[in-house]
Amino acid sequence: MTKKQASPAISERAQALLKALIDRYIREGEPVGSRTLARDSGLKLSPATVRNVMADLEELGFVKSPHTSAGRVPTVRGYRFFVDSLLTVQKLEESTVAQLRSQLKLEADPEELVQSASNLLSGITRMAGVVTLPRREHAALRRIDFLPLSGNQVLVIMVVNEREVQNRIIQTERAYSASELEQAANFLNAQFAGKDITAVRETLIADMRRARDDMNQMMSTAVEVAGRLFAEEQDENGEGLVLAGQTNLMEFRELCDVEKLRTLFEAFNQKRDLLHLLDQCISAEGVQIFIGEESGYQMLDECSLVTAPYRVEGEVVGVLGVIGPTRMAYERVIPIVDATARLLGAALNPRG
Amino acid sequence: MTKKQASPAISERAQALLKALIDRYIREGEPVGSRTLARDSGLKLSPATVRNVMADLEELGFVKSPHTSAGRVPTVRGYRFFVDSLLTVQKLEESTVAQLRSQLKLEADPEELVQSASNLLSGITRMAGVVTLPRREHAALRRIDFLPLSGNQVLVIMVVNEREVQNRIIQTERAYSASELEQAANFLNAQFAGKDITAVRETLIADMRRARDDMNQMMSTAVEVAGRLFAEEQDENGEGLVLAGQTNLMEFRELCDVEKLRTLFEAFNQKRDLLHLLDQCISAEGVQIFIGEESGYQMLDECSLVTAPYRVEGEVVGVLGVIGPTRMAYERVIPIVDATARLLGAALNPRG
DNA sequence: CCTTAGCACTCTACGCATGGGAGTGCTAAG
DNA sequence: CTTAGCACTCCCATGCGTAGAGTGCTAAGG
Repeated sequence: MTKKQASPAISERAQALLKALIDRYIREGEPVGSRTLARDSGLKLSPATVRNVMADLEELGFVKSPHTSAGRVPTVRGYRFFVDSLLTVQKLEESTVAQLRSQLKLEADPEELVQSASNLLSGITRMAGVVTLPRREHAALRRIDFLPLSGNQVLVIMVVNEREVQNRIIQTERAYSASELEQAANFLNAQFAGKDITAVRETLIADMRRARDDMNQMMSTAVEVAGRLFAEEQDENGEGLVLAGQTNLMEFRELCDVEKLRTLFEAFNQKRDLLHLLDQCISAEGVQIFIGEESGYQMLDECSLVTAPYRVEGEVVGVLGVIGPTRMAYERVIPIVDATARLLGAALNPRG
Repeated sequence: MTKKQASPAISERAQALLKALIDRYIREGEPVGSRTLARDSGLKLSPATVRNVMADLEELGFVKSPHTSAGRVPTVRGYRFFVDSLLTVQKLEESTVAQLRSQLKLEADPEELVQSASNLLSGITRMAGVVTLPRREHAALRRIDFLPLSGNQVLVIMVVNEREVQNRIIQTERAYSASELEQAANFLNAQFAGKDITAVRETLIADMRRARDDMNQMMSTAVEVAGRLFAEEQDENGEGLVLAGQTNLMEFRELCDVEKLRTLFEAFNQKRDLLHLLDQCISAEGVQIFIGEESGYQMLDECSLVTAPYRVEGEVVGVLGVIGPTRMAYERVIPIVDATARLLGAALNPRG
């Protein structure tokens, strides 16, 4: 009540017409005129009346005409109002749910799961799917191993959260022997196995400061090597995001301009910006929608993004969503994104 | 001498004109007419004479005109003859070599190296780069570890070739305890560390058969688990291929048709077919070129593929290349692909 | 016999005008 | 407030005419 008066004075009838217009436009993709709308809306109104209403809606910025004598198309603002207030979300068909459930096989490792979730999203919606890799703030270290390589390099293998393996090659100040590294690994495993990874990092950093002078060789090795690994762990400036079905977007009339496609696909390749955008959704409770320019990223100019965070054990660990043209069937896409988020969360649950 | 008479009777002059035509067409991208060609070729010929020669070349299938009164463009056959017999490969500029050398930093792990090689190829040629992951027939097993998961699953971590980490979750017949798995791993590490991975596989399969009846528990575990891992190792039906710069292809006039782009990008997403195609090049000695339909894959209809295998310690372990429009500057691309293959091979050398 | 000039012919691309169709805004009447 | 009527605007498909480029052919010249 306090907040929803935002849109100034838009009558029931105008809303109904706006909804009819957007529904129609989403289906057909062409500007819709007063005659069509009068027939379509169900309301018993003449085209002339509809025209009057349209003039109002245009003034308010909900619709616009591409040129003097075309019908009206929704503006971003129109879509916004539509998804916020007018939309009646469809229930998912049984077959869709079944498809989702069956394709998200429980026994896969996280990366595979995320991959198939992305495929599913793109397959079912016929648009582009996007899923961030799960990133748990509270990740339990299960095992860490070091292997010496040539040239002062060390191969670090870390198992977290029961089933995620991370490995990295790091450059060290000096060469370490296999036994030194083994000792270090044993120490870390004994000390920290099962502990939260951020806690481990903090402990190690603290130790590092404290131990400057009287540090035995083993601790020094462990701290240096593991500390560096954790440091690198932080900045995921690239991967961490699985896309699928980008080519589906080429099907849409409104995106068929090569220039648009180019910027869009370049954005997909970068991943950076997309990841940032998705990170913003991680705090939202449920499904969130960015329409066209709302995202702030102009690469998604004529696109919308429908996202939902997904949870493991109640904790939000990632975001998934669908990218498609602004003119998309929101009432169908929203429940799909929502359901997929739930199912992916469930599938990632370590209880297996 | 025995083989090169293949093309029936094509005079020196005709060859010179064909070369001039293709050079020009590659530069300008438009059908080239007799007047232009007469000026361009360096030969002192009138347009009329050139027209006569063109008629011959057209009869032989080296060129064709898009319509009655346009100039001529090369056919696939024309390109083929061009790259086989007419091409004078440019030497690489110093700056390009420097760029290649500096970007392929030696300390990276193989996956990163392959990624940056692909980026380099696409960046320098302004087309799409593609690199297969190195796959050594003779890969030394360095270490193997098993970790029990819930639900009869086992996490297998394997280090091969000093610095490549592979991990996989496998489903087992029954649950194994941590200590069982540790024993199995210890056994395998003791027995097989440093051994060639195919040899390990064969030994294990043999053992499996022989030991059916009097097999102690440990061996059984090891054989089952590791055997399954190696089995899955075989079919890389998907990944194993790193692409870069696909969007560069949108720049080219001849590919700017959305339908073409769609099939092309779908092919990129599949990766399967592309991988097969590249696998065929692995046996070639040096640079190999597929022009248009020659590849046998129609997705590369108006594209060419320039590839070269790369070696580690004398053994061919992968293929890299460039995908671009048929109308590409072969004399520039070929040495780039060649050099990149050499440098990538060198960078992958385990001597670090 | 090969080369060249000349010429008629063909095809594309472009600019321009034309007409139909769709849809609007406005006005005046119900 | 709603509606019918009407003039107006704009897009778009179509057709036409022209300019330009380039060819093939023929006949003359080396």
